[in-house]
Amino acid sequence: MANAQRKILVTSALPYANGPIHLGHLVEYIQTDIWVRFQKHRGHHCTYVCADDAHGTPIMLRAQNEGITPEELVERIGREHRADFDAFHIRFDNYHTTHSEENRQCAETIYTRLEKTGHIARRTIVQAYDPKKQMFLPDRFIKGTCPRCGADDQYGDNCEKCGATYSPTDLKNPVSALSGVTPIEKPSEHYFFKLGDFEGMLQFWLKGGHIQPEIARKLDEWFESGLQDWDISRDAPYFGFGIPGAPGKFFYVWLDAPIGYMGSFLNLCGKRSEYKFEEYWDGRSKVELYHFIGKDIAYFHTLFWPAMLHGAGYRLPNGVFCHGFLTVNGAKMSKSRGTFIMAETYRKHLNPEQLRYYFAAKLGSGIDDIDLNLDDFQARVNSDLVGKVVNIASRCARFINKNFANQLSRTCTELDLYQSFVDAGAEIAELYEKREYAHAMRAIMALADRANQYIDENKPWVLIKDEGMESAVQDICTVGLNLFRVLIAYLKPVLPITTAKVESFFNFGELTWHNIQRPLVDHEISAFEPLMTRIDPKAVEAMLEESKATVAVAQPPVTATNPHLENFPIGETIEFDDFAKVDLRIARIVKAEHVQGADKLLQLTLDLGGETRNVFAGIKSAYSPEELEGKLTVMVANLAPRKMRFGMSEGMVLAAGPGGKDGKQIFILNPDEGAEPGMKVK
RNA sequence: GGCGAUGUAGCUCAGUCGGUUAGAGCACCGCAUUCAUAAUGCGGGUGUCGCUGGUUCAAGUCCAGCCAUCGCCA
Repeated sequence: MANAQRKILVTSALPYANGPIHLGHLVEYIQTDIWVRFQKHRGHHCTYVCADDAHGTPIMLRAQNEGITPEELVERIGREHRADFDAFHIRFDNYHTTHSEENRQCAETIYTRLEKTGHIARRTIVQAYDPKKQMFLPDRFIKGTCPRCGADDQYGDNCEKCGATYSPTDLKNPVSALSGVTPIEKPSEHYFFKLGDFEGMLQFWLKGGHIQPEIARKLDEWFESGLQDWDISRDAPYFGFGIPGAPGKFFYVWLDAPIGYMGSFLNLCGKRSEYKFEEYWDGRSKVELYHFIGKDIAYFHTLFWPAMLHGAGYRLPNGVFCHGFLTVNGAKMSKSRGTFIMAETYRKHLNPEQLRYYFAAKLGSGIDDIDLNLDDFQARVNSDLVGKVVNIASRCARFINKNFANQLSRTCTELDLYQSFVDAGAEIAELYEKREYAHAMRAIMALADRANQYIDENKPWVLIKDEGMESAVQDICTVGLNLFRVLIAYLKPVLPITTAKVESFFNFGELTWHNIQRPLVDHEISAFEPLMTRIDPKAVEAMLEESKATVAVAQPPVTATNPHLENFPIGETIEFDDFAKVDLRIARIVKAEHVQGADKLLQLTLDLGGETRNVFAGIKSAYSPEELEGKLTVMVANLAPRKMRFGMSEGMVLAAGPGGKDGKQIFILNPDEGAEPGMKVK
């Protein structure tokens, strides 16, 4: 496997040019980058391309909000993305944008070929249209009342209260999230990709072991429910590519996004003559092609994308590798907890290589979510990298530097031990290849333990005090440093910067997987310098604090104005007497529990300063029972009791926000310090 | 609501085809050590394998139901 040089093309999913890179994104880029660096390290010809995903309505609207052109917006965000990737040592061979001539050319070619071979259908469909903004509204830009359960303020495609899925035209009382006006229904001709034409070919391809078993099971579901035509056109105004021969029609952003892999590669071909587009993309290509993606976009990459490629006469991917999502401290990244961490915020406070290591230590080949537990992160990095690995060099190097004028011994006195480290490389390589990084890291750390044991057994710090034992000390430290050198070679895909420092320490050029076969002896090294420091808990704290502060700024709403007033205009004026009828009281949440069989409800026991109330509150999506218990809040104390499916609810707690599953979107009210249960709110 | 994934030590995770006394790292405790960036070595306790039932000579592993967490429903 190691001998024949492979030609490989690798991609990561294209980040959307609408916002900054956060730690969730980085899981994928770090996973991919490690794999690519590993392949290069092994001597293969591996090329890593990516691009910004620049098209679509959200980008068009955000540019409008900022008073700039979409091109300017995309250019600026692209610059930010590149800076973040660079800081995390994500080394693309080419990073482009989907808003490019190369991508237009690829998209048009694919579309034209599909059109010619009869895989494009045209149908007129009726869609919601904003007469004020004069544009069709994507589902998520329409809000209204759920036709099934009657919940207000739901998005146009599904209800977050009852989970119903529907089309935006089914919504009751729909309003445009952009202008606040009621959308009208308007017909328009749309272009569809006939995915069903490719069912046989897809089934065959998917059986070829190109995707993970978990995803394959998911796909079976989709096949069972039948492959539907895919709507690939959008009407003007739209930021994207016009469809050839169809004035006023644009390619849907998700059509030209994966094509962006090709577009970026074509751009690379223009810069480097060794790359030939046909060699990589032709139907008969022998080059290996792998896509790393998040499991949320598996549908696009395992059905639409291979079908499009095949229909247009291009080659198919050898693998589509899905990974899970990132949680922080065991929960979805949360803006209020400060765990919605931008790449830029992390790198201001902490060392990017340490995050690379931690992700590597958690990543396997499956699609499970991985957790960034910040306490575990510190313990793991400090112990593994600083305490075990880097320490090996530190405890040997001083002797060589001080006592032996930087000279390593003439021979390696522990060839068997050294050879066992070299031999372990085969298994470690296999683990990297299979994307079992967590296993690989464990295997490397087991070697680090052995290296430390060796030094401990031989105690150079004792021998150095004995006259005549100098050469033994030199031998022991030479062995220790050589073992360290092998470890760093194995960690090189994960720790490129540390590796570069180690390479210069050894004065022996670049470490590769192959030039560690023989130990380094009779050689002059440089003075040792600290390679990595422990994580300062204060830096982690500071990062969380800054995340809380910056998130609001970093995530401006996409909608034209603050939507809250538009969705819920200020109500009709009331008299004081009307208000006084509502008896609001401070209440302490003494108990909060899950309700069996209820998706949204928590059962709260509220103390009103003597009297207790049982209240069901629809706040499960935003709060866990543990975090509520003990808190003070505000309740309507004189609300008529109401029988619910799960029991009697005796009042209600006050909360703001639209609800929904996407992060914390419900906020209960907290009285200021000093309030006591039972106090009247007036 | 339908479907799927996950649930193993305080934390993060392994656990192959059902097979002996359920494992690793970190944390923790004791001892040793002091070359090293508060690092290292040796030894050690730690489990209702989410719950309930079933299949089996044997279940963390297979099956059913339930609970919890997460995701998907294009």
